[in-house]
Amino acid sequence: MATIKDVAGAAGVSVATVSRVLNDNGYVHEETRTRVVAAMEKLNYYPNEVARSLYKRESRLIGLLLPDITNPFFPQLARGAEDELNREGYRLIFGNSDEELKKELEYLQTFKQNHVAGIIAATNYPDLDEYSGMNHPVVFLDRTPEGAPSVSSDGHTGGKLAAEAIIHGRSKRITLLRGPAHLPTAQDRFNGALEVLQQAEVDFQVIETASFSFKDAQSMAKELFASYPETDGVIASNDIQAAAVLHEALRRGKNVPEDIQIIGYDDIPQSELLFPPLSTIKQPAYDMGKEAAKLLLRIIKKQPLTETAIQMPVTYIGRKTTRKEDHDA
Amino acid sequence: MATIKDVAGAAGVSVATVSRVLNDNGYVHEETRTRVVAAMEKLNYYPNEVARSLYKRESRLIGLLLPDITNPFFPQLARGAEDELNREGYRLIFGNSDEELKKELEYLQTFKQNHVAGIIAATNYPDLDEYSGMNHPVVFLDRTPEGAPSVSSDGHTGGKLAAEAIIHGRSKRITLLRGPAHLPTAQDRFNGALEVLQQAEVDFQVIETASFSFKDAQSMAKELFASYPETDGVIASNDIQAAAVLHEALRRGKNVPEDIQIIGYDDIPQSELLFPPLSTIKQPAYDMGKEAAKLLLRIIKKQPLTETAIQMPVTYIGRKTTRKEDHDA
DNA sequence: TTGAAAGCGGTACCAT
DNA sequence: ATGGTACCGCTTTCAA
Repeated sequence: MATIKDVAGAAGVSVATVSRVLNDNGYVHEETRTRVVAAMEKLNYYPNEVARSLYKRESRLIGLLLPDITNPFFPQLARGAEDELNREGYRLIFGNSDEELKKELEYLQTFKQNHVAGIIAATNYPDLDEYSGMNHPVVFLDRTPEGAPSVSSDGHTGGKLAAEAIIHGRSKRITLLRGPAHLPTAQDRFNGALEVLQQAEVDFQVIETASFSFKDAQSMAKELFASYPETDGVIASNDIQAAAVLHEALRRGKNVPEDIQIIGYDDIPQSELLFPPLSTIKQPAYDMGKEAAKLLLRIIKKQPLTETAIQMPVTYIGRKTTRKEDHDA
Repeated sequence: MATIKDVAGAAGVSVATVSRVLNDNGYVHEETRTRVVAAMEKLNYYPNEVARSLYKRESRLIGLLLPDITNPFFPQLARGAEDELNREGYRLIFGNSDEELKKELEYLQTFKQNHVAGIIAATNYPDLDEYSGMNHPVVFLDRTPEGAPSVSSDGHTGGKLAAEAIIHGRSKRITLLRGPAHLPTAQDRFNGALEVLQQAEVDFQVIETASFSFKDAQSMAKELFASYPETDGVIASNDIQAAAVLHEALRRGKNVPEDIQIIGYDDIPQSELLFPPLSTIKQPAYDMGKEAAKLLLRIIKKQPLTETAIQMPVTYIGRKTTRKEDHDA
């Protein structure tokens, strides 16, 4: 692998000059530049990022911390961030925390040790000392710690939209699924929905759910119909849960949405492929990743920030598991 | 951030000694070690990986190149690789190629520039000069270039299993979906299925499919039933396609699996959540990622290799979109 | 406009 | 058992 020295030798100049043409700064005679460029091409030279990072104390790497890429919501986020970051020549060091503090700390350590230019973190522990004492800029995803840069979506409104859709579709005995208690993001949507339900003239009950995993969702769905067989509307905490409920409803011979309406949350790609296609609240995952990247980039470049806590809008996607409002009598 | 010099100063020793305790090699007096360790803790010291990588000409980073993490098959692969790699202290630089040569080359460049310890690549271009001339070890995923280390699954057998399942379920007019022509992996399963179909006493036709995208799968499904309304068995090229077909069949009021059997390929996590749950051929994605990581690790550590082209087994997962064989008359 | 040289933070060889 | 130091490849003063 050719080094800057090799190029300097081949071009008959010093490494300082090569560095200048490389970074396009300082004075360098046009003719010299040409010679150097020719030498670089001849030797197929490209700069060693590691050496660069060492001197600059900053790499072109961005740390991306996610709970679990296997959860269909996150790949989109990751892509949004990646695509935006790539435009500026940054790359991702990527890690899954599984919501475990230990893994999260290990990755933060790795990020520091590799001198990342910045960090995007979807974490349950935004208040860690490791974040506040971090020398690298951090943008939080799905969490909005006081004063810290963050990108999230409007969960409260999302929850309201979900509940309204179910109510407009005239369900009268509604089950509201409360997501994991330790996820503020799940509680926001829960509270939004709760608010609407309380003001409406409907019966409803709440089921606590421990996790978003497929397995748990499946047993939750069975339990739901066992405990509340008369339920005619379900507001799920995410699309996975909704899919499990839909699945169980169909298995019990119910017609959807005639006998029971179901609404999810997130709008993961496969929601459209369910049968019937799932009505849901869309979080703009890709755009959230993109916005987080943009915000981080601005911080890295020390550009002025207009807003530091970005909240993305959420939309109701009416597909086939909710009834149309205008069918109303 | 504390450096090795700071630690040396605080412990009253030279940097050489600190380096020795850091790497646990060379002689160092027990008492000295204690002092150094104390100093490290007091200063909250951790070594700068960038400096290390520069000297060693090798980082603790592994490049992972995937077509698109948004495709549900890949997150599992990534997790398998990550989990295994983490056990040995390696981290991932991660990139999506979108099957575009340009992006792939850019990432390979990045990997080299960051002195990755190795690369795991799911690529359509395994024969690139960039790979053969690569100084870093590479393990290919889903491709088996002659002589190169690789991990794949047995697509031919997978295709056969799929066709056999459909035939055992007594479908007589079968539609076989041929996946994208440029994906050898799709062609393997296609050929396996074709072989079985040709030897069975059934009618069948083949539909060419351009891509694995949701959108394309949906229009393909409509076209399928328009062209071959009498189809009573569909062998899809992956689970996304199968979901689209299932969806369309249900929309047309067909009973699954009574009127029509459908089998997918891959066994992505959400296949189980479809209704009816999708029968499919499982590729052990997580384990494939894990095996790729193990193989790469062995190469990195220059351990002897027993096999260099690992092929993982594939299994038939009978759920509810295929009929049981023993219902046979 | 160009070059010499001092680092960036580690590792490892060579002395002692 | 420990220390001095050259070096990894690049950037950036400082002089010329």
